[in-house]
Amino acid sequence: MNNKKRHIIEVAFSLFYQKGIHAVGINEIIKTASIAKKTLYNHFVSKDELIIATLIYRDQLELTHLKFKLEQAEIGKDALLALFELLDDFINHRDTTLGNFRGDYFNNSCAEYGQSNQLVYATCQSHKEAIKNIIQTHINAFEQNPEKNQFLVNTLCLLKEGVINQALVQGDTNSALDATACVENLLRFKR
Amino acid sequence: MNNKKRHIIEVAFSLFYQKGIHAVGINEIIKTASIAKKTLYNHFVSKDELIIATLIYRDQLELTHLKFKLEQAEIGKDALLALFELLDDFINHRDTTLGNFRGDYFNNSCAEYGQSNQLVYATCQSHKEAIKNIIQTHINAFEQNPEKNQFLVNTLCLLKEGVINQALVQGDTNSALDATACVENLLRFKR
DNA sequence: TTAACTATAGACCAACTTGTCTACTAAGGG
DNA sequence: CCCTTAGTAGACAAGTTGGTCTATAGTTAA
Repeated sequence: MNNKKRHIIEVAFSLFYQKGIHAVGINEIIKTASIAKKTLYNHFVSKDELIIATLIYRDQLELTHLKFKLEQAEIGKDALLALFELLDDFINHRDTTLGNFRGDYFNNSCAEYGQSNQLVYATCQSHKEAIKNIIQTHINAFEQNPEKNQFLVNTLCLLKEGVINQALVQGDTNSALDATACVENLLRFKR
Repeated sequence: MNNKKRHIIEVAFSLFYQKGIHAVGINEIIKTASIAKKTLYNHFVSKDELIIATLIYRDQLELTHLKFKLEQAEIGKDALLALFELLDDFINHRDTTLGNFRGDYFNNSCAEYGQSNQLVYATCQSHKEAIKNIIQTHINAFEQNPEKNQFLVNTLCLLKEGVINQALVQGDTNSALDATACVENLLRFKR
């Protein structure tokens, strides 16, 4: 990946994430990135392509970061708690890798486009699926009963989604801790 | 409230909700509503004012509907389960009052505007607060321990938020049922 | 009847949108 | 040294945006 191209993607992501995609124009992106318009259109055929590129960029960043954090914990329950620790750090701006918290970029993008941009939708969906799979892996480490296993996966995904939204809309900076309490409760007899 | 004004709000809400606020222009609204542009600007000084009006409209619609549903259940645990039943109906298009499911209008609006429109943000926040208060009331009916009480309120709010987002982004039509299972689990010993 | 009000249709404006294109410059390799 | 590549600056086109304004028509109440 070209340095220039990556720079454009990073600047575009940052603006899209903070202000919303529709609210940010090409002109603002090139001005912020200090590049010529032609340079942008040399790397991306359209704004739509750039949007998808930012989604893929963020997908990789978040997954890499998440995997790194989880590897530092024991597989299973501890790793699941580490996930919510990570969310807590993200929400309370203690995590420089993920940048200033403004909700989940994928949720926000879906909210903005809905069914009217299928590619955006599909990219967001696959990101969520990847995270779900990670959660699944760690639950597999201690819960063999298929029904309970499924129940835990679904519930933890719900809580994770809830945490981010509660923090964004309600400004609830404790939401990850609330979820942690709930997760500990759910896993109490499983250690 | 004027009939015409209400009609404009309903049409605008419907379009905003389905396509996103930025994606819908004034011209599309007046065309869909079959009104003249002057009529719209006779009732609202700006698009921003119309946006806020749709948020207030939806806030009242959802709260009225929710209160009506909960009144048909026993105060306490049953009412809380009824809340998630309502979400399930909403997500699976079995509830004509709330219209075609496209996530939570307030979440979507916040996702689209973020901190760049304080009035939108505040309106969304107060809507969420109102729902939280309803949940609080019903938990008060059976849980006197302040800590446990608070824990239940927070967790149920998280689950509620999670359900809507999981359904929107992941297309998970069972998310409300998953949450119901979790809520039943949490309240099992409290009946 | 007349006056006041509210509606309609749509021209119009200024600003902004995405995207193209020209003209020019700097760097690097054969 | 020249040629290619990748960059810059920014004018420009075509369309859309929110919002204003004029001209006209229908309704209602004094």
